[in-house]
This record gives sequence, structure tokens and C-alpha cells, in this order.
Amino acid sequence: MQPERDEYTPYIDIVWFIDLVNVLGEEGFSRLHSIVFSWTDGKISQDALRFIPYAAFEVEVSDTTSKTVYSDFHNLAATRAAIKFEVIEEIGDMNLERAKRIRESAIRFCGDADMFVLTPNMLEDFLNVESYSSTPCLLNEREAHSLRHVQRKLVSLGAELNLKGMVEFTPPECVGFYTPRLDAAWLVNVPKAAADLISTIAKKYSLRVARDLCHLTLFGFEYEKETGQKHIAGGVANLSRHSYIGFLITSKEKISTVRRIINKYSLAFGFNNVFVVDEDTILEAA
DNA sequence: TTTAGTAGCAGGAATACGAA
DNA sequence: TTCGTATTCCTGCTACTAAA
Repeated sequence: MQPERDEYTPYIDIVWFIDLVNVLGEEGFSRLHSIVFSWTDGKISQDALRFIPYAAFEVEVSDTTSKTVYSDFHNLAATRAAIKFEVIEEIGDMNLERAKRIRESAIRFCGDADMFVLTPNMLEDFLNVESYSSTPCLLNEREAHSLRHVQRKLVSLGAELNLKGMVEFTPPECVGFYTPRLDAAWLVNVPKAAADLISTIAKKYSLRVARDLCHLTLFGFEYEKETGQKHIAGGVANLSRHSYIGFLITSKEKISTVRRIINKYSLAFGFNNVFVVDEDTILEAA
């Protein structure tokens, strides 16, 4: 999403994107964009939808300060990339252990995870590696016997768009904590080479990556028709953290209620990736 | 108890660079 | 030329430890 004129604009040193045109083809992406464009009132630009950040790297090679490293972690979190690396040259007072302590604070206070610290030397080890270890898939396919109309529609629409559709989806990064379940999700495969490289780095340095490295949860869906405000608010919170773009589907009568929750939570918790969609709009999507 | 040395950290000035 | 961001270099503060 384009920054506002008066917003600070961080420069991320390196970002690996998944190009949805490569994944879906020109025609498939064009169709997906037209659907997302209509569901978000045009708030998602074509490029923001096309290039999905997978891995982001911030590199500090000077005698950097702790605040610089701390803001690096927040800038990395703002990319919404699945996995984030702070690469630290151990110069002056900055070193790996100190950067790791800053990482712990960043994870605790900015509400993101899967951020790690490396040194340039640790990365150079991988330049001449000929094969990488394969990436284990953490997805848990749940059998859903009775699907609601909206869920069936989302599964069939996802299949038409060449996306992996799942219902009653449990985000793999939540295992061991409170485990939310999204009513539906559309996932995209991560290119094997990228996933395997990250897996190999994680394995060598014992980085505890929580999320599934071979899929990205591109879209999450929650369907709330009759439930109360607090229940809906939980859905909004789950969507913001466990999908790249989240849609809360509800009836026409409840749209204003849901929008008020999204407005409140997006300001309080700093996200801008959840939208409310009228149930009929989903069912009529062709 | 005081003093000196050291590590860790914070902060600012100067400068480089690219975009508008 | 201006603006925003990154980088480099430097100084100062605080806490801790060991020696006097």
C-alpha cells in the first residue's frame, strides 16, 4: 500500500517477493485483482497485490546503535514478509548477542515473530551450497463435513483462481498457543528454492521458525452473521495477524458494526489489512 | 569508601546518496 | 535544490568491577 505523504518511508535493503503473475498467469492475476479491487473499494493497488513479500532483510554494516537495530525490526515487521532477517556486522559496540536481545524486545513489543539475527559471515556459508534441505509442510488439512454456503463458494472460487483453498484453516504459526481457526483461507505456494534455502538457514542456526515456509496465507476469511461484537472483534484480530489480507464477511445489516471494529483495532494495533465484505458480494462473485 | 577503568548504550553532527 | 534516509564517526552517560 502506498505511504501517505506525511508517512515515514523505510527502505528495506532486500526483499524477496512472490510474483502472483508468475503463479497465476496474467489472466488469472487480472481476475483476482478485479475481485480484490471490488472487495476492498480499490484500496489494494495492483502492485501491492501482485508482489507478496516472502523474506525481508535489513543489513547494518556500520557501528550501529541499538535504536537503529530496534527500528530495523519494526521496519521489517511493517513489510508483512513471512520471514525477516536483521543482518549485523559485528563492529564497534554492536554484536550478535546484543542484537538478539534487541530482537527479543522487538518481538515482545511489536507483536510480530519469525524475525532473526544473522551476521554476513553466516550468510556467506550458503553461497556455495549445492543442495538445500527440503522444507517440511506444516499445513494440517482438516476434514470439514458440513460446509456453509459461503465456505463452499470460497473453496470453488479459490480453485477457479488457482489458489489453494482451505476451510476451517488453522494457521501453523499458532501451534502451541491459542489456536484460532479461520473459516476459509486461500494459500499460495512458495517457490521451492526459496523455501528450501530459508529452511536450510533455519536448520543450520537452530532458528525456531513458527510458520509454514512452503505456503503463504494470502487471504483469510471469517464469516460472522449472527455473532456479537466481541466475537467479531476476535475474528478481526485473527485475520490481521494470520493472513496477508483478511476479509470479514457479514450481512448488509452488520457491515457498519464490523467497520467500526476494524477502524478501532487497526488504529489500536497498527494494521491496515482487514476489510469487511457483504455476504451477497461473495456469493455473487463470478 | 573512593577512584579508575571498562563495557554497554544513547545521542548528535557531518556526510553521502537518490528521488522529487 | 530540497528532502528523507542511511552511514560514519565521535562524545557522553551509567553501571559495574577491581584496586587502592
